[in-house]
Amino acid sequence: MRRITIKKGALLQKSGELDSKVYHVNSGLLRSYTLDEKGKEHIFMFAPENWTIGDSLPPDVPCELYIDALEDSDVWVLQKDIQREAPNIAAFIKRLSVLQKRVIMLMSASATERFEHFEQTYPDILQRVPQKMIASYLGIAPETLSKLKRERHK
Amino acid sequence: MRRITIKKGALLQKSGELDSKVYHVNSGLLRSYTLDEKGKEHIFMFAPENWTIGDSLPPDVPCELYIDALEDSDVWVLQKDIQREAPNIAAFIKRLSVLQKRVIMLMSASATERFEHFEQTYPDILQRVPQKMIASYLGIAPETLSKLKRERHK
DNA sequence: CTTATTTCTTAATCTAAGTTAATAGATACT
DNA sequence: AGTATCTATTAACTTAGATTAAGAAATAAG
Repeated sequence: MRRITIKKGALLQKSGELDSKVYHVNSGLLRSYTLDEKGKEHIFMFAPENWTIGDSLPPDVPCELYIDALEDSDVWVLQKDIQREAPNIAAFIKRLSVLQKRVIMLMSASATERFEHFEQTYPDILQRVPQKMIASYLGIAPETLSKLKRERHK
Repeated sequence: MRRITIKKGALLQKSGELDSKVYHVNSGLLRSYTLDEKGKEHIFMFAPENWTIGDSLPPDVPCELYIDALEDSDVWVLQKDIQREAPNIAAFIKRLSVLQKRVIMLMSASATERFEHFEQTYPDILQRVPQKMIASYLGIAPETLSKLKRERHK
């Protein structure tokens, strides 16, 4: 658990890196964000004083987010495996990582992309619930999902 | 930690209730969802076998989600305060609850509603970062945010 | 102070997705 | 089997928000 200071604009973590950390902000302001295929930024979270920010993923998985400083900041750097010692933490990390991916999807992907991601990630659920519920989960109208499926197989 | 069986269609939890539980699905399929002002359903999560589902909120706060069974199911009911015994769990619950609200916002609120919610929830951050970053966080174009602000104060 | 870079606003299109409505398939119900 | 309810499809129309582009404000930098 190191304490570091970083200047405005400095990058703490790049998407794709391993051994990502969790940062607790003592003073200043950090943010995390993703870049989509077109290079567009999507801000995932702001972390002002007393907030914690980090990829909600196990440390052995390449991270999804960039983290940088929007102001000169003073932060604690927390190693993820330390946190993991507590029981049941893995379950919380899993729930967080599912929600993190969901937010990124909702912010940066089109209806078609969200549907295709769902098909690949939860093929089982696709079979078990009515299509209008899939649409509701994806945040689109059932009519739109119907249209997407037709247009795709043409 | 009770074990219960529920029939397809049965409701386990209503939005607004206190002392919400966490459910671990042994068999069957549960889902959680919200209702917006127009009565429209927004599915937050599906929970098939071996998934855990529940409002990511402390048990003393009224819950936001409805939870019901999409298939006959066999589930463990977990009391939240038991989980809370572990250290640092409160921090995880906080991060989960922020993400849960974020997903609900992205799925069910218009750009204007998302902005107004942000203004009320993070007035501090509003002052500290450029507007285009607020737009990026909200999932809208900076031009749209500019337009919304103008149209509102008319 | 002056120039350069970044941020914000405005307006004119354009498009993805919502809404409405009507029809057809499925499932369930008696 | 026959009616009712729920689910999926299709098409016409509407709309929220994206995109593009240009100019104005503001901030930073020499």
